[in-house]
Amino acid sequence: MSVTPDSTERLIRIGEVARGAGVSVRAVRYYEQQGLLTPERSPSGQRLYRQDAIAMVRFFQQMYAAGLTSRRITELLPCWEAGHTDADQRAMLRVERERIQAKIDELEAARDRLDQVIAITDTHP
Amino acid sequence: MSVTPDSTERLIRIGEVARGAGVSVRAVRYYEQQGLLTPERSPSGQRLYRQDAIAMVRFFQQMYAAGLTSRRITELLPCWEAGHTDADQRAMLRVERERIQAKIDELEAARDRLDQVIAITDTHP
DNA sequence: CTTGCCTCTGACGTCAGCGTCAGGTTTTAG
DNA sequence: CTAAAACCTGACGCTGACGTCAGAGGCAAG
Repeated sequence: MSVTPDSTERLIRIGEVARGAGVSVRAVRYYEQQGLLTPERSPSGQRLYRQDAIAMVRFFQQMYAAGLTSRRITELLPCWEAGHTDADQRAMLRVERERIQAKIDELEAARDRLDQVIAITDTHP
Repeated sequence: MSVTPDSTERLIRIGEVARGAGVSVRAVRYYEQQGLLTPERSPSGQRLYRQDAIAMVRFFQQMYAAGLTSRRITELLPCWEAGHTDADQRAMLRVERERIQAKIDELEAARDRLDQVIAITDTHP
């Protein structure tokens, strides 16, 4: 991340972004609506993305999977786009980190619970 | 779990179940609608639960938190209610267990990603 | 030129686990 | 006996990340 804008870079259209990241075209448009992506536009109005948009979308998916909302992701974007952060953003990073850790603990407890049941049902078929 | 129905047991009403498990009364009614709980009824129509309903609700919450749907939970209920299972149910248990494990791996990756950002933003304030 | 694929802008639909309000009955406390 | 608290049955609302459909324009190939 933190990619320097290169004016000679080959721009890609929305379909290539979607295929590259393994999401739908609709999803990519949605990310723009949420302020996560701000592509250029061709004279005819088509969206034009830089190559790294694919990596960004993959990253968004990872954060969504971790339970962050679009709003939270936009609030945290400056943290690795610009490398500049204020105290509020660093605090938010920690809060989200702890939320994720707590969720991991929950899931491990649930997994262990299922493992118990599996062990029992395997010995008492 | 696997509690033997005891006819001399003191039955409790929905509010006590909800408070005991830390959920809303609405949630407990919803669980019944989904087939997770089947309380008796008083002559006037009020729901009467056995004591272990509280533990059941806590368990439902744990499974919900792990990403299982109401339907899945109902399908798996016989596994520890009766202790009797067929091959399909044991297969489902494994599938859900693997889903949870995959989710844990995802979350750990996301957490590590945030940890990197935190480390960077802490050294470059 | 036209065929066929890609893209555009709205805008409504979905799903799951509840929240919430309405309007009425039941149980409990004083 | 009475008032408050708890319970009942519908039934609509909410949230978030998209799916999906409609109708129309854009673009390289033959």
